[in-house]
Amino acid sequence: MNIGQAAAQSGMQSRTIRFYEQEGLIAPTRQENGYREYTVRDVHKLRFLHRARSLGFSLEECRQLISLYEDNTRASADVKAIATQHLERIRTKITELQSLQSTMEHLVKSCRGDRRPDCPILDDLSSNFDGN
Amino acid sequence: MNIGQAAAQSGMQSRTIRFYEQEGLIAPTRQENGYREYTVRDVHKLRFLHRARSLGFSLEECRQLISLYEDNTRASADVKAIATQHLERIRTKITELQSLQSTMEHLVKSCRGDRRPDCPILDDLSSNFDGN
DNA sequence: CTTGACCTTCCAGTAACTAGAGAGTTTAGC
DNA sequence: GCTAAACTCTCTAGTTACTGGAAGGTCAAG
Repeated sequence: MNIGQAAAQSGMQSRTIRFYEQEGLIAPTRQENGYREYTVRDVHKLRFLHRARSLGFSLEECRQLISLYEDNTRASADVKAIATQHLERIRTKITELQSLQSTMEHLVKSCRGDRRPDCPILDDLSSNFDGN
Repeated sequence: MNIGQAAAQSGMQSRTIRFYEQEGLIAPTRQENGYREYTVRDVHKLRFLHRARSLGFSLEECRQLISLYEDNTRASADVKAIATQHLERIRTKITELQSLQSTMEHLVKSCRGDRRPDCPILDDLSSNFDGN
């Protein structure tokens, strides 16, 4: 099938698929007219990529996951390691954002938000504590 | 003072400061030898930027905040609006990441992580549910 | 035979830096 | 006075994961 159909069946845009090819994640054959030819197996890989990306795996991780996916002698421990690492990053990010959230909530609450110029938010931003 | 000292006093790298200048966020004067000349006021602005960035404001938002910072007739409501919007984005991001976290936790837990090839994580990634 | 949909490649832009090349300037020590 | 280190300058390119546009080739329908 052509790229448009592969896109429709995988839920990606044609452009994204071409980009993934450029990044070495898929390698469709070519038809006589130069058009890319996708098999059902290619579409499976594209869906795999789509799902992995939606779970926040980086393209580099996707590369590793795809190669494990295609390796029948893989150890599930290798897959689990990548997923665990990713989960750890998610947890770290959440913690950071929560800390940010409470700081921002405090700042937003403390600002009256009227027509006067005095503003605790700007005061915080321009404060020169040494701990910076 | 030179850029190196401004960097030390603001907690940024010289390169970052040059980048911010290129982006129009600061405009130091030049010495006779072509070196950038930073005033104490410039350093304050750099610290302002540093703090705002550490709170996750985008450079575009920093631009707006700086301009409000320097506008003595500003309304604190304008600052609060930017901060509130930012807070809303943080909240959304946290929710997304938490959903991701629970999915990933489920997947990681379900995988034995041994030397055998069967792996629920890869099964999930390669599953073809229509909802994709 | 033309129109429109589809496909191709290549180049540029996004956000916020970071790294490196290659060159000029200043300062400290001998 | 000289040299070496440290500092500064500009310019270019790389990072991540795409997205958009330009310019052009191909294909099916009417």
